[in-house]
Amino acid sequence: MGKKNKQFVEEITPMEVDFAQWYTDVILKTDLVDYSPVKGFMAIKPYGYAIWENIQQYMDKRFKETGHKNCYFPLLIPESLLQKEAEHVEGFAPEVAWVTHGGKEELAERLCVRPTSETIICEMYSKWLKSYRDLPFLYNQWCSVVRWEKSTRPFLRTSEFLWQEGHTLHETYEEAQEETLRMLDIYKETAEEVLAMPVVTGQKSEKEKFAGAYATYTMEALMHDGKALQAGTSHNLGKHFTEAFDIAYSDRDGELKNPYHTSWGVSTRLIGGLIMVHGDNRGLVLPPRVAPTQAVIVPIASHKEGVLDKAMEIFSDLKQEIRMELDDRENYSPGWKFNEWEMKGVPVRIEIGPKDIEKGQAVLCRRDTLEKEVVQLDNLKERVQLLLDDIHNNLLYSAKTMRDEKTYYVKNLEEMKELMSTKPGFVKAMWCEERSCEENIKEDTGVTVRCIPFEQEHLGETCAFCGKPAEKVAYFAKAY
RNA sequence: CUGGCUGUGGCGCAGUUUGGUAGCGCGCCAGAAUGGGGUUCUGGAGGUCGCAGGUUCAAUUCCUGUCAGCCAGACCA
Repeated sequence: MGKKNKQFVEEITPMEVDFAQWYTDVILKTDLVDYSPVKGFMAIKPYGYAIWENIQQYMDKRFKETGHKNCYFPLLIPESLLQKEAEHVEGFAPEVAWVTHGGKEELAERLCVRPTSETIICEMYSKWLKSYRDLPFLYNQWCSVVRWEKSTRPFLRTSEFLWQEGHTLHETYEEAQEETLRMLDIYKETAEEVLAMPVVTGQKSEKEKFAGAYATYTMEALMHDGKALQAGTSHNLGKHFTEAFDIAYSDRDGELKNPYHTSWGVSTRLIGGLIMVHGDNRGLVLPPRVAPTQAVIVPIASHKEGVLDKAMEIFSDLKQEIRMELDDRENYSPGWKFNEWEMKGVPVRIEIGPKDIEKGQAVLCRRDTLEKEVVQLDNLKERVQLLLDDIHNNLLYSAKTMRDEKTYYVKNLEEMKELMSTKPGFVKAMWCEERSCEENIKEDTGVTVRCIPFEQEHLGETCAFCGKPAEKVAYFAKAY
C-alpha cells in the first residue's frame, strides 16, 4: 500500500506556495484545456467545455426570460466600419487581427476579426430599424472574439475567447440604463447563485470604461491571491454608436431619432474565476450547479456479486435528476479513483461496496470539506440533492468570507502601497473620481480602480489619495 | 514588449560541460492476482531529441535564428 509508486498524475503545486503555477497545473491536469500551436489560442477539452455549456444554458435561459433573442453576426468586419466610432477604434485597434488576403488575392479593404461586435451589429441594425414600433431591439449572440494579447493565460486572458454579447436598442435613455443594469444583475445572480462566486458590482471609472461607452458597469470578484477579476461588464453606450452608424427611426412625432444602445458580455473567463475562487491544494472544487459531473459512483470490490448491479441501479435512478458518472473502470483501485475525482472537483462521491449493500446504505463524501457520511439507499437521491445545495451555499459562504477578510480600508496612498505589498486584496477608500489621481495611484502602486460600487458607505469628505473633495467610495485592487 | 527559465516516447525527468544518432520512472497494451484512500508481479509496444539553418567526417549535445510554454513586470480588458 502507501504511495511508494506514485502512479497518479504528478502533484499539483500547493496554492499558497505559488498561486500562478497552481492555476496552470490544475487546468492542465484536470483536462479542462490544452495549448494549441498558436500562441494564446487554446483548445477547450470536454470537461472544460461542459462547464461552459452549463453556464451558457443558465444564462441563455435568463436572457430569453427577459425578452432577448439570439442571432449571429459575421466574424469579419471591414476596416472602415471599425473606424466609425472614434474612441472605439482607438481602444481596440492595437489588438485587432487582420485578414488581408482571400486565397491568393489581396483584399481591397482589409477585414478585422471581431474583437467585439458593436460595429458590425450597428451596421446591420441601421438596416433593420425603421420605426419606433420596432423598438426595443433585444438581441444576443454566442460566439468567439479575437484580441491579440501580449501575455495570455488560459481562460483568464486568451487571444480568442468564447463569450456572449448582448446588443440592445431603446427609445429612451432611461430604458437603456434600465437594461444595462438589469443585465448586470443577471450576471451577478449567475456569478453568485450558479458559480458560487461573490462579486462586487458598480460603475467603472472614466479611464477603465469600455472604448466608446457612455458608462460601463462591472462585476468584480476577488481571487485567492488578492487580485481582482473583472467577471462581466454591461455598457450603456448612449448614442455614441447609433449616431456614428446612422441608426435612426421615425418616432411618433414624425422626427428621425437615434436610439439608445447597450451592450453586455461575459466570457469563458468566468471559468478561470470559479477555478481560482474555489480550488484548493487537491485541485478543482467545482460549484455543483455547473459541475459537468455532480456526483460520481465509485463501486468498491466491483467484481463481487451484486456490487456493480447495485451501482448501476443507483446510477440510473439518480441520473434522472443529477449529472452522474459511474466509475466502473476495473484497472484502477478505489483509492486512485477517489483522488482523481477529487482533483477534478466533482462535488459528491458515492462509495458503494458489499458491506454497504448488506446494510442497504452508501457512503457519501463531499468535495468541499471532504467529510464522509453514511446514507440509507432509500434516501440517497434526496440526500445527494440536498448535499449539492449545501455545497453550493458553503462555497459561496467561504468565498465571501475570504473576500471580506481581504477587503481593507486605507486612509492614504502610503497605507495602500504597504498593504498591497504584504497582503493584497480589495481596498475601499473615498475617491475623487479624477483621472489624474487614478493614474498616479496606478503608477505608484500598480493598483487600479475596480469600480465605484453601487453599495456605498460614507468614509469621509475627501479623496484618500489626493485630498480633493470626494463623494464616493471606490474599490481598488491589482487586476487580472 | 522587457527580464529570467524551459522544450528529449502520452506525462515527469536524466543525458548535453569533455559531439560518435538515446535512458529511467510513471502511464499505455497483454496476462494473473488484488480491490473500503494513490495495488502487485510477469511480458510487450512506443522517441531521432520544438522547428530551421550553420560549424563538423559526425550534432540531442556547439553556434545563430525562430516557434511555443512557464514565472515576474510593462501594456491591455
